[in-house]
Amino acid sequence: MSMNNPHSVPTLDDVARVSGVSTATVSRCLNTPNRVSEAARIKVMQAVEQLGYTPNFGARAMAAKRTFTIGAIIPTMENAIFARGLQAFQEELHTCGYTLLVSSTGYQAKTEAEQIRTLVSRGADGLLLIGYDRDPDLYEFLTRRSVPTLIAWAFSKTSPHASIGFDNHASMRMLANEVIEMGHRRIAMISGLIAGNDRAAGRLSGVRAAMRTHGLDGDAMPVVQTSYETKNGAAAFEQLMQANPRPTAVMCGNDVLAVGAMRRAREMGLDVPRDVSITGFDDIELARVVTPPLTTVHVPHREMGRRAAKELVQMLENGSKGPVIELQSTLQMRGSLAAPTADH
Amino acid sequence: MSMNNPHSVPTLDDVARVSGVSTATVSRCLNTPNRVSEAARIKVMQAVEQLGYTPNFGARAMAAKRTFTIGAIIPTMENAIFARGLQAFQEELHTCGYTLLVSSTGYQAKTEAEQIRTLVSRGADGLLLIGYDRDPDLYEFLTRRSVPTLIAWAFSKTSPHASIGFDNHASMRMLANEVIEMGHRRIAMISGLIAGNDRAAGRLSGVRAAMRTHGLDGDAMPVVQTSYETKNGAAAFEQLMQANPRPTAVMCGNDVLAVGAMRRAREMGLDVPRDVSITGFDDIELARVVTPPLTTVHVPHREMGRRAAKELVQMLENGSKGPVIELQSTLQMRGSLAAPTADH
DNA sequence: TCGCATTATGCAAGCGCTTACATTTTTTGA
DNA sequence: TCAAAAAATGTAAGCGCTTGCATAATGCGA
Repeated sequence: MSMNNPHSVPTLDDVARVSGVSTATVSRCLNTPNRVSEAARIKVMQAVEQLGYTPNFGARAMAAKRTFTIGAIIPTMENAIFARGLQAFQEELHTCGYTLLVSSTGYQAKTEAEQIRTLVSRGADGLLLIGYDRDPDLYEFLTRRSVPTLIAWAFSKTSPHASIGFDNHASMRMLANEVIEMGHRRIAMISGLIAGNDRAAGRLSGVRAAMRTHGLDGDAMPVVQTSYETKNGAAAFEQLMQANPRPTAVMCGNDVLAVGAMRRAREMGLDVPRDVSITGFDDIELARVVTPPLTTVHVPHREMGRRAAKELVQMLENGSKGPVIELQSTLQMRGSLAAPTADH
Repeated sequence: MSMNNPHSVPTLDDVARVSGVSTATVSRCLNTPNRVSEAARIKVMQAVEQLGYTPNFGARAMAAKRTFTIGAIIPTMENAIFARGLQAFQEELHTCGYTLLVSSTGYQAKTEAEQIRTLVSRGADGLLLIGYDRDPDLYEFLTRRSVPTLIAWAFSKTSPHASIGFDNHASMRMLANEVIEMGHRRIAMISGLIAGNDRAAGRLSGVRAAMRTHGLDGDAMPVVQTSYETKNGAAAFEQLMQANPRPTAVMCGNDVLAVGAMRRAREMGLDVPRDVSITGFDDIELARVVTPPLTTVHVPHREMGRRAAKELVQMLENGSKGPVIELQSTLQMRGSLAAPTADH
């Protein structure tokens, strides 16, 4: 029993005392109001109001063994790559009565492992993770703890894990095909860091595959790997343009890198797309804001987020195994890509 | 005691049993390892490892009445306005041993109220809030619950609340002074929504004040209020440019709006800054990526985040009242602002 | 060697909530 | 009108952890 000290935080006991019912009834009022008489409900709600009572989440989680919380672990919040999808995820979760807890890893596998444990120990009922690549121990841990987990932003038909996403390899290959068919032969790529990042790896291999299809030597393509920051995109672009002859098209692992490349091109006095074509991936807002607008791969982020939420909730409520869903990405042709000019 | 079922989640009891010590010792091993003999520590850690034990956060919070968690409630994660500052906040918190919980409100006061209650009921030891404007009941609630709260992104010397930020009014006024002294007389503004947003209000009043100082009628300035999205900035810009004569400078409440305005200017065949100057506020990455780069007010987001973390931690650990700190913003003059051309 | 100060450990009482089960009250149908 | 079914409420046993206090082990100086 909490004492009568008006300065201590009110508890369920206090509400029960004030409203003259048992703690069980108060609890039911809050969680399953239709199992309680209207009279009781009114008394209890009044007491709740009067006391300014807020349930203690930890206690509730411990007693109920449910938190109605979903955890999401994303590589970064710094740029907008995951923002839109996550927003949709959150909105859908909210309509299902769940709360979202987000944390980010800075693309560090070790940090991700920590965050997974943290979220689980905080009682997340389910988890959203980005991409497949991670230590099998983690998958085992999640299985042991029986925390339903859905993987997003990646798709592979051979995946043993529930997942929803698009085919990074095929998407980038599709874009590379366009680039090549437009006449580009000297193609370079600014890729995200491949290690532990299946999405980045897929995009790179997609470009190489398209080149091979067209009789070009994909393995000889100049590639700079760097983390997803505009300034890195800029630096990588400059480096790639040192080659002689210069590439006529620079394909980037995502829009952030591409925008960095465009900025540096401008600073170097190069005109896009006349002197060099540049492409991105993701189709975040940035892509339509730069001059010229960026040719990129449009990813249905919002749909992915929304469906991820639906599927995950279903997984926890039905105890089902979870689906493997492929979403379609589409090419977004804009001004930053054009046929190479004759004098190059 | 949890049963021997190897499929159930291991608890402290299990660790105690396996390592042959009491639960108290296990707990101390985990929380205050230097109060425990080396022998015990080794045995316990082995058991922890072997069992794959993770402490239950809810139980721990309930018993210890501390969570080492700080909550931050920001208006939006959609654009990058708060990203950099929050990142720094998080990093600093991490080095102090705290975890950050973020949630966003979509600029809805009601949602913010909910989120505050949610974070408190989740046991946040302290809170970071953006801006002053909110229902006094909320402040009272936080006081009653004695949750240390720091307000960021805003500064007012008369504030009764602990806060760290910059003077939105003065910053924008400074920028407006430049614009006017450059020769602009017909100035329009695309402002964020003022209601319940002291930062947006301060920026608008800053422009008006600068105009008055220069003998212009600030109240007559054409203003469109809209929420912070590029597409809204674009629409507002188009609307403002219908005026005859057209404004020679459009000042925007933040960079996101400004970038939208620039995009629409380009679409309308207007050259920036020859036909019209555009300015922003925040100096997020976007500002340097657009063409021409955006003149804006640079806000020391990272420093603000870092110091906010430090101060907040101090508040909870010393029980101190918390400071009121002003940070300096600086003008960032770039290509989007120039003197009006003669023919306008 | 002994006695006392230190250090290490254990015991057990909660922390605030949910929920199975038991009990009481109300409703229903004949 | 009354018994049985249904609805509402109460009782109390945990959920997994921390920590004040009591007890046991160890170290140290003389």
